[in-house]
Amino acid sequence: MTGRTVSRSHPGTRVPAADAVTDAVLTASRLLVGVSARSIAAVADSITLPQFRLLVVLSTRGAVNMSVVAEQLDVNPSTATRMVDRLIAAGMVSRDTNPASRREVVVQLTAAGGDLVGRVTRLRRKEIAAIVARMPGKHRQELVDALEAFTEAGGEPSAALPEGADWI
Amino acid sequence: MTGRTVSRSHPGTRVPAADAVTDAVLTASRLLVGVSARSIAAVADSITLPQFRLLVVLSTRGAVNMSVVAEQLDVNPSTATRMVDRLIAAGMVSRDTNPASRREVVVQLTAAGGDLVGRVTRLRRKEIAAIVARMPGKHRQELVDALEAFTEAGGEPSAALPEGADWI
DNA sequence: CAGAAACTATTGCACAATAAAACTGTTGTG
DNA sequence: CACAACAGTTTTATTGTGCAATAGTTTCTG
Repeated sequence: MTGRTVSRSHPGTRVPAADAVTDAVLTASRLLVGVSARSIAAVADSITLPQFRLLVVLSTRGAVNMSVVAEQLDVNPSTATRMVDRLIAAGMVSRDTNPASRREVVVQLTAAGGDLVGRVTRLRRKEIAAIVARMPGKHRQELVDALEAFTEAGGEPSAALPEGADWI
Repeated sequence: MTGRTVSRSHPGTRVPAADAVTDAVLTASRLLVGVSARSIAAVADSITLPQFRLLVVLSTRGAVNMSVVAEQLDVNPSTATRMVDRLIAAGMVSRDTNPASRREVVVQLTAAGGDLVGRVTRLRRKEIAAIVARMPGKHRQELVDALEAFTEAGGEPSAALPEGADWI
């Protein structure tokens, strides 16, 4: 499905460079998703992936209310409520009534929760750095430049998380 | 967490080039996961993501038995059984006893299932190609070279799918 | 200011995804 | 043939998910 040397998508339709780039991009993204998934699995075996995503949101945004949690995860508020229930039971987050507005709650990471996110993040960066370290040196700056051009073209500011991609 | 200009991971710890590359890689991978998730959502709104992963396995491997399905998806055999149940109800796959071994079954895509995978794949490639088309031309070959070096260093042959990454 | 409207979160209900364990039937092997 | 190994399903329990209804709280409006 993704042969590296392919340069035509359909017989008779010439798509010269773009197809090769697409192949390279898809292959690299598979590798990256694999790295991330393994980092999470290695560190957070008692937590599910959706739960980890919630922890990442709190790690990025700090103390927030349920609406923000649900919106950031792109799930129904009821789902967010119950995920928080379970993460409280696991000791990873806390939930308190917001003293400034009693209809809102404040959800935030506990020390254990922050620790977990930190461990996963460090491991993932370490694994990516290890791959980069195995690359021929001359390709490294090239990779930075090319990826920045790619990201730029994709129109995603590096701080914003495209929906569903925040755990990566 | 991932500012593009950051070049130190911890205060006092100098990690010159590798950290910049890691940032670039992580940012790009978020964009890519977003693209894939949107392509699936756009085409396959009646199918869930795990179900789509199952269809991709069948699309890649052809007719297989339940053990292979469960192994490729990295799920329990019982989970695979019920996912196939639902995909049969949706008309996307078929399941028959293997005539050569009556304790095995043969699961494969129906025409509708193959169609769905094809539509998602084409859309995703189109979206990536659109991003690439917005890149300055000189970066395109650079991107191919750099990503191939990166993938090579990651040790993933482009045909092999790291566990959990086959839907991407 | 009182009642209506809007907002925030939770609960009830239904179903999909998931794993572990028990179970059923099939195949292979001594 | 008896028994082990294998393939798949069913049972049981938990998590993730959305929709609809509900309960408080805050804000708006006449």
